Amino acid sequence: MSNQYERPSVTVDTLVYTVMNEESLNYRKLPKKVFKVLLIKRKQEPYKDFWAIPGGFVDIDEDLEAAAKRELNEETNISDIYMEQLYTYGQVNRDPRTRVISCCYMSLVDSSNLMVEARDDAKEARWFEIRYKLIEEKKTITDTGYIKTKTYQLKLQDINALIDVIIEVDKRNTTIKRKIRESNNIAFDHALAISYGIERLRNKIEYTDIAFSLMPEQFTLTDLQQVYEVILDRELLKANFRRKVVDMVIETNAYTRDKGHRPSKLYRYNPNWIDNNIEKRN
Amino acid sequence: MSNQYERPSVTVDTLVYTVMNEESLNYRKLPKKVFKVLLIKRKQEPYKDFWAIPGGFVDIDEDLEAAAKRELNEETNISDIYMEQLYTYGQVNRDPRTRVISCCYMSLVDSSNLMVEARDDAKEARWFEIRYKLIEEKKTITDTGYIKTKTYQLKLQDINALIDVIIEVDKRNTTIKRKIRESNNIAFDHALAISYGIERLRNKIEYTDIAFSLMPEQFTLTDLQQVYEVILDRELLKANFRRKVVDMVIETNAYTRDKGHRPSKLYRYNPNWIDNNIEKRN
DNA sequence: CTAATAGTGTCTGTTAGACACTATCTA
DNA sequence: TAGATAGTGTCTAACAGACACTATTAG
Repeated sequence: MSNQYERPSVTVDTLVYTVMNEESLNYRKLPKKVFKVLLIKRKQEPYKDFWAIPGGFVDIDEDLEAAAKRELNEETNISDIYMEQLYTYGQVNRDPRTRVISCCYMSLVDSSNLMVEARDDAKEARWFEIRYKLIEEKKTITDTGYIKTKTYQLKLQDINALIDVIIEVDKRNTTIKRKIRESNNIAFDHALAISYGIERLRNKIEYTDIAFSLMPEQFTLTDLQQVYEVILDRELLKANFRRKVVDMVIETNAYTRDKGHRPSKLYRYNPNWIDNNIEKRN
Repeated sequence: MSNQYERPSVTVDTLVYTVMNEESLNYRKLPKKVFKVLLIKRKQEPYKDFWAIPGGFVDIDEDLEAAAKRELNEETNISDIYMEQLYTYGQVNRDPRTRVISCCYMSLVDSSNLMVEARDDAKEARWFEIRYKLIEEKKTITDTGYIKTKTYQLKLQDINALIDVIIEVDKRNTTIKRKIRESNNIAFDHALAISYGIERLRNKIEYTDIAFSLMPEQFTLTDLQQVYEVILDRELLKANFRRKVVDMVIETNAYTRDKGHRPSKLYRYNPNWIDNNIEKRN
């Protein structure tokens, strides 16, 4: 056993995403939805005053997910949310002072249900609007295969970052690497994690019920569609969208009470949709 | 900073899967394919003489994936393979002696290209045939949602294990936990990782080119189909399968030279299939 | 001829996408 | 009435699944 050897430190960091309503100008118009991520301003070196994903060191007698939840609660006052493990970042020099391996979690919260508040190691805790777009695609042929580079632009309100997602195909083997080309004001390699989390979310929203973690107890189908649209960053056709989600929701008797247009039926999540699907398949 | 605090140890472990040909009895019949995982017999406590996923401690100045590759090479003599990060296991008591966090990788190798050999911390390195099946499904309704338990049986040749995959749905939140019910002769929580790796592989084989990491340079479409079948544990229809993979392969002029039946055309991987697909979509 | 594997053509039902239409509310 | 949102019907092209058929080899 290498108990005597020098050990790396282990941290957990948690990406928290949400979708919020923007203030509406016209009382007849529905509010626009915006996709956001929660960051904290670091109180301490390294990266003092940079924005970072909330997180911290794992206690020696604490499970990883428990540590992620504790740190998130300590720094931002959020608790009791959906959480899944995203990726473990362990590059030797990702922390300038010492070797730190970071196990990164991703979580989704219902924006109507939030009480964010900076605490502990955080000077400030704040939601940043996300824009994430493919802006460049390059392909280089090599002797054995090719290298493809996709560059994504990650914009966090006033902060800007460029992420290169490099795909190397070497005969039968595919290697995917992610690198940061530029990420002003974002601490460590956290821009990488933010972009990877968005891609995981965009991917999972297509074939799972993960989006419902972003919804309140009751919602309209238009709300739900707008959440899909803002995450996928493209418009969907109403009739097709409704056909797609009809099995995942249950009608209620309630309606919205907006003024100036037809009221909309409220729905809630149908936790049995998978079973219904399986029954249909047989 | 908590440099003074007690730190966990960090290990990397690598799941290596392959598909091998079984010895054929009849010279006219094609060999059967079997799905296998590589395990080592532990030389040291804890879990001395149990079977384990190859792996070991991360050096302080070594990247995680580099450590995984080094440990795999040291213990089994395998090098230069496809590898992706699977999951990080960090339960407090997963190692009976001290706190160990294990970052687990998964890799796929071409069976015709193997030189496995036990070295270092390994008494023995051996391929185990895998059987992985859903054997029980239970659903319990709770006040706020339900809890669903799927039990999978993981059989590794002479070794037997039961894995419970527990899905808890609580209103809007879905929690998935994996627990080992029984895993004789398998070290640590490694049975969990083996089962999770199989699920990841079954999932990715449907919509990526990951299967080609298991193939030699040249192969027949029947070979390829049998690899899919043995991983997915179900039979596929030939005509449909061929339609599905046609864009992922390139014809060669070569043919098999078996006796007693029609020769089969040999193909190789087409590294451009994604681009072709995208072009088709526009 | 038989036994074995290789390879193709086509029908069917489901789904994704596009689009056009109808309905309901307030001022 | 206009302007806003809610909600539905239907056409088409693509695709997955099932199945039946033809082709080539050795003995």
